[in-house]
Amino acid sequence: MATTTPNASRTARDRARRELTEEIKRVARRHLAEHGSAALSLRAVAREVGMVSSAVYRYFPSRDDLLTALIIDAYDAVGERAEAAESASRDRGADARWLSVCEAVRAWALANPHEYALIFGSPVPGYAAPEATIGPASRVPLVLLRLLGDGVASGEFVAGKTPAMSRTTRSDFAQLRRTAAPAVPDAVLSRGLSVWAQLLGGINLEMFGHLHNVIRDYDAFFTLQMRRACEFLTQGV
Amino acid sequence: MATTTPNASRTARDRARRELTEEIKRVARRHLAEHGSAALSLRAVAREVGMVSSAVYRYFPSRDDLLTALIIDAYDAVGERAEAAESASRDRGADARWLSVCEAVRAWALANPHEYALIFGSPVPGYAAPEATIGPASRVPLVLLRLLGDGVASGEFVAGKTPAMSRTTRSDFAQLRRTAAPAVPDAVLSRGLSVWAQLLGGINLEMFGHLHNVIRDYDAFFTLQMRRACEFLTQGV
DNA sequence: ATCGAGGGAGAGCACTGCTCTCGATTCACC
DNA sequence: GGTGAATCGAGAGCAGTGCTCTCCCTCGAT
Repeated sequence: MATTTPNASRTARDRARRELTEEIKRVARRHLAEHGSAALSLRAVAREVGMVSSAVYRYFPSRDDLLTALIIDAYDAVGERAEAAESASRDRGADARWLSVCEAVRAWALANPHEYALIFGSPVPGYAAPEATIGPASRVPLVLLRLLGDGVASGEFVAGKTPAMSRTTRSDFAQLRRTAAPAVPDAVLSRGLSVWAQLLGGINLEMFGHLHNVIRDYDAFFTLQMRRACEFLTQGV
Repeated sequence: MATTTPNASRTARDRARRELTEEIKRVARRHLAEHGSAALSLRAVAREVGMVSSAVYRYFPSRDDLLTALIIDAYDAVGERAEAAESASRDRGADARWLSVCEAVRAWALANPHEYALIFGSPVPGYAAPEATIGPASRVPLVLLRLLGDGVASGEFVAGKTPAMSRTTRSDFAQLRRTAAPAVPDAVLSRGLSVWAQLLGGINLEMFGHLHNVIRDYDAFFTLQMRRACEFLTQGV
């Protein structure tokens, strides 16, 4: 049984498979970036890769699976940017680091609108996020939660008054604390989620055209909003 | 010229046209609600209405135009709910009224997830919002801006310190003030947009599954977040 | 009464996702 | 080495899509 694939990753077949899988993904990613997710055609990708459509099904069992692979890549891409922004600003204050992660997320979104829409816009219809996405999907939130912990530890993030909350919510926060943000009080956790929502909400408003004819200088507006949000986050003011 | 259609809305033909247009939209809306926007098939709608697909093109020049009609309806639906919530809470404080509008928006979103995704999720690919949508799309924001004005007038919303902002942003705010929110200072306008972003961001997080395994009691969490947001909005704290 | 516009039906085009079958190649084991 | 099984590409085909074009009937303004 174990001997049926003794050195699976070394055979020429396996290498070819790996490379072709990557090639398909690369072309698909380009199609996605250029025309959006709904226009992503398995046949068109196949044509460009130089195979017939049915052959692609040897690599991805369905169009949705191909899309899932791209979703994972997209999550990993933002995650990487966020992590890079975090470590690049390691010598600055916790609020500045949080801000820099937010800016990084927005920058990535602006540079990859369709990928952003794929993961933070409406999910493609009838598509339920499979298990495999939750890891990559948590990378950005984990960075922010870690920063929350840092800020609390350094005394930069003050709890302020704790808002009244239900038992369930309190226990949700407790579990979140246990999982990813030790010692972060409920009040800070709550404000952190607020700012996270505001970040994505703000990017959505901007990218999906809801600020058209309202805001002209998106960069300045975003920075203004996020500066204020970080003030609120750290001080509760 | 004017005599070519002397009583256009009275002829049987015209009535039939109006009714059929509505019937198509009704069926399409149901399909949208049940299977999502990408699964909205003009042919399937036609079948159910009892015509052949080509006949539908007499009423809607393309699938996108049918979708646009549904988008307008969706905007009008949330707009109506928001307006109703606003006038139902007319005797309460400005913050409570703002909160009640937010709750109304979320309630509508939960009841009509696909419609919500259609207007506040990622726009359907290759689809640019046509002029006709901007009126209905502004109904909710206008309600909130009006409440901002009320709150400022009654002294419930205090400006607090005005954050530093660029000239462009200042002039964007000035125009917004001129258009829809007279006498609302920049600081309050800015916080209003923050909370608007947070509202939509929060609903998105919830509806698109980003809080899965994090939050269990969505209702309680939303209320907590929005209460806090409204506090921030009114007091700047 | 007439004649043109409106509107439904049908065929057809180019495309999609996906399945199945059929050879050819490649790999693992003896 | 040779051999049998797994792998994989190609092709045909099915059911569905959006959209166009042509045909023809019916309604209504003149």
